[in-house]
Amino acid sequence: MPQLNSGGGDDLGANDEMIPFQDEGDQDEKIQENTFTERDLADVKTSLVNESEINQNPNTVAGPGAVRRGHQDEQRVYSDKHRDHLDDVSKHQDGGMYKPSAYSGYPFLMLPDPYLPNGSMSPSSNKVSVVQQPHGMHHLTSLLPYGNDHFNPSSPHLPTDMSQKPGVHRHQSQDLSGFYSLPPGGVGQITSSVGWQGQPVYPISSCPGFRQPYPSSLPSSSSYSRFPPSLVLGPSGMHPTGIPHPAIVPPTGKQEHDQYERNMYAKPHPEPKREKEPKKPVIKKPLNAFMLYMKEMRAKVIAECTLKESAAINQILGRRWHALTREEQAKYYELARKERQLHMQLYPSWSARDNYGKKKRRKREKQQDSNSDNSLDCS
DNA sequence: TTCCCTTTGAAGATC
DNA sequence: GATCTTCAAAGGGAA
Repeated sequence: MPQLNSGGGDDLGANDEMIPFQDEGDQDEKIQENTFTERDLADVKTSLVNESEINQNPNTVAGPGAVRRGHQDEQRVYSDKHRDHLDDVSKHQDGGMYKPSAYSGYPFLMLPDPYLPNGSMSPSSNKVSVVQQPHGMHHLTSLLPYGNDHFNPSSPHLPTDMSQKPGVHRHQSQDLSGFYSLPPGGVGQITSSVGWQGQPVYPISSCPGFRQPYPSSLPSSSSYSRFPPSLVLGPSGMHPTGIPHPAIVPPTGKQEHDQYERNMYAKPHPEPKREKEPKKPVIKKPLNAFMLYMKEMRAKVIAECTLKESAAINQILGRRWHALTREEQAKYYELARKERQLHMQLYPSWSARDNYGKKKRRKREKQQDSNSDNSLDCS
């Protein structure tokens, strides 16, 4: 179990494999970033438009498969780079260099760090919880719904057999209620100007190649939260009982999920008809760093580029993600770590395996189909 | 109506 | 231990 890593390392990446990060240097990275962002949209659009053309040309480097492989290679390099970075971050935390701006208003004070021996508090946890930054309120609010004592593991919304799983051992929070008390000041900072879930907060522009360099500090706009603003109103805005965890969704499709989100606070208790349904609610995986980043930046990219297709947007976001500085990325890694910690505490018996098989078509099948097609084209 | 696309990262599965 | 597979979000587009 990775969570049980000993040796003081956190889950941000194993430190045992230190492939030297090809330190193009942050300067180079930044220099490339401008060029990068300017070409983002053009590249994406070009790749989309020329996709079929590219597929037919085996000599073209930018084919989808090549792109994917390239990203994977890059990913590995980056992953190591980030591990390196995280070490740096850890080293600098005490020195005050790394004071994550992302965690102001973070509702979970003194979250015990399971990645440290004896459940001791990690320095980052401590600082993250207490430091308040001017530009802060941020995506931390994405954790807010976790911060609800309705989501304790004994909640009736949880599958009853979760604790039956052998081999899954997760420690319980000592006092989850302490984490769930939402400081009104923290969440109340979200202004009405903050866009929510895809609503543009920037003037629509034609996005001529992303001329704006990616801001070094996280913007205060965009959708910081995984959950509607109504969820971040603090205790007064919450139903006292039965509010399901946002990670819990009905076992069916997306539309139902959306409706579920809309009603989740209006109807904390399932209707009698639902009682007949034996289906257990699905507890979703906690979001990783990149997912958190995407949630936050998606609206901005949409506004800048007037793109709507998530595939294209995600390509841009992937590039921007790599263009982020280590410090900027560290914010999201730390946030993701908190998410996982909280998720672990809320659902000690949950396993990612629980959601395996939810997708209709296995990626493997598709890749095999694709390979067979490619073999025809390339042979 | 359902699934695909596309991204990165985490975690489980497999060898 | 290394590698592979699946899922997490998002929403337009295709089937």
